[in-house]
Amino acid sequence: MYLFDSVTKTKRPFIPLHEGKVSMYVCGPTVYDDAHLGHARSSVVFDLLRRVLMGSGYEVTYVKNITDIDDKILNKLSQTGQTLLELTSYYIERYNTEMEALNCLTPTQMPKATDHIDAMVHMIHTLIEKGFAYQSFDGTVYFDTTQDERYFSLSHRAIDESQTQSRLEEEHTKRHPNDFALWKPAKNSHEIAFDSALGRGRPGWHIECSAMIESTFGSQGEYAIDIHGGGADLLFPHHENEAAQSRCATGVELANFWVHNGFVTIGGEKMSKSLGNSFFLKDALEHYHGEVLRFYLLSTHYRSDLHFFEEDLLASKKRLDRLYRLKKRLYGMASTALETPFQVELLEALHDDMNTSKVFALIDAMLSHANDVLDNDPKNKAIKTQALANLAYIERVMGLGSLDAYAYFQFGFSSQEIEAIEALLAQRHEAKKAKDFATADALRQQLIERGIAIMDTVDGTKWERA
RNA sequence: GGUGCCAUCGCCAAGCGGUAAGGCCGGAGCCUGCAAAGCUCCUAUCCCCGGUUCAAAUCCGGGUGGCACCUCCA
Repeated sequence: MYLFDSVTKTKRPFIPLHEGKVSMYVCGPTVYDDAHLGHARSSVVFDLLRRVLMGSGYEVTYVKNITDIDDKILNKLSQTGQTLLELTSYYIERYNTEMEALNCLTPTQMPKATDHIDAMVHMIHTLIEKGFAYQSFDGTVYFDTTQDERYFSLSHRAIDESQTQSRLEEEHTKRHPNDFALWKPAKNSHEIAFDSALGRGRPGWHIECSAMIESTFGSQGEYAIDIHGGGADLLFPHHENEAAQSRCATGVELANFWVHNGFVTIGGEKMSKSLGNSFFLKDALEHYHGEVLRFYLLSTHYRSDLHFFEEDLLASKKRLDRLYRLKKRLYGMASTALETPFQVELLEALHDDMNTSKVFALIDAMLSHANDVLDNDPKNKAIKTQALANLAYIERVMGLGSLDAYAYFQFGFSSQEIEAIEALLAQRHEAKKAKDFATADALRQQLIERGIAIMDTVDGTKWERA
């Protein structure tokens, strides 16, 4: 597989550190608010990478951290009056539920920052001992960026002296403007803080990843882990700082591959009304099935920015619908693990730095072909078996098409509504039998107005949510 | 201001030196009581100007226009 690495800024062949195994660490959410489409994209992108690696025969350990202590969380707490655990566990649960709706596999582990304070403190001590960190007069421990000769090797940033100079004056507790906090002293006794040999306080943001990666994966060999992922906004300073801390504390580079996904932006002037003028995942999920969102988030190459337009989301929905229609067409048949050229091509496209656009083109072609053959030869067993195996493969590797085909098309309807729909359908059936097409068409019109599309087939009338 | 990314059909989007994938929308047809679904067919020379090359959307230089990071951020 070829993967783009942010350090070398090239696509290069992915070779795992340990044969047959892949270690992945992805920066997860800070749990103080609902997840938005950006979080969703990151989750989906790295879930896909994980699935591709699994599909390539690797045993993947996929770790995603939870930042459950930081300024924003403390801020929120002061507003809500909740305890730290009440707040964070609420958002962690919501996050997990929403990611599940996007068909993201549950991470192998989801370590929380507050469970690893000791490991962080330990690493900070090591950094101080090795001369890579210092404690300022106010108790803050800073990482000394001037001591790390490879600082900026990830973000490829150049230091602008004139600009850094001005900032230095404001933050006079640190020696160099690029230095960042490893440990922040508690401001008062009410603030949530942890007692440690560094004083009462809490860790800086970046140290949690370095410490948790070390305690989860160890730090031997040339790199601690195979792949470190996250949004492109984390490249600097978060990942740069993580990389610096880890290499200085352990003597081992953090990751062989640094993978970053692009942003989700709201393009154009107006936001989508039906999504409630926001792009929170929970709102999107009310109107669209999670798989539709997953499809949409994957329709643009993961490193490009994705400008959110509901119109485009709709196009993704239509494309996914087509996949489910074939699945519905094959309903009731048992799937077999048949290998097909289609699957090989699909994996090949994914091996090219996850060329999902190409994947979708391949899927469309596969669907057309299967439908075409079935149109002319409805009993063609070979094509059915093949198509079914292909759909199963898409489900496994892409995380798409996992639902019951009928359930997918009834998304968003309550059982009462479904009953009502079927009653109307029965009436229409009677009208049609009596050749009363005017009544039949009027009933159909009623259904269309309720957002339902119907289709008459040899197996009776089918309906779908439009 | 510094650094970096991008610019392909009405819209979304592949392409990574060899003569423009795919989807949405639109049009024509088959099927249908009519539809829907499905299938078939049709629609671009790649922001502009130079250059390199037998050959460029693809490489180089210069414009123009977007965007991102430099502060919390997926």
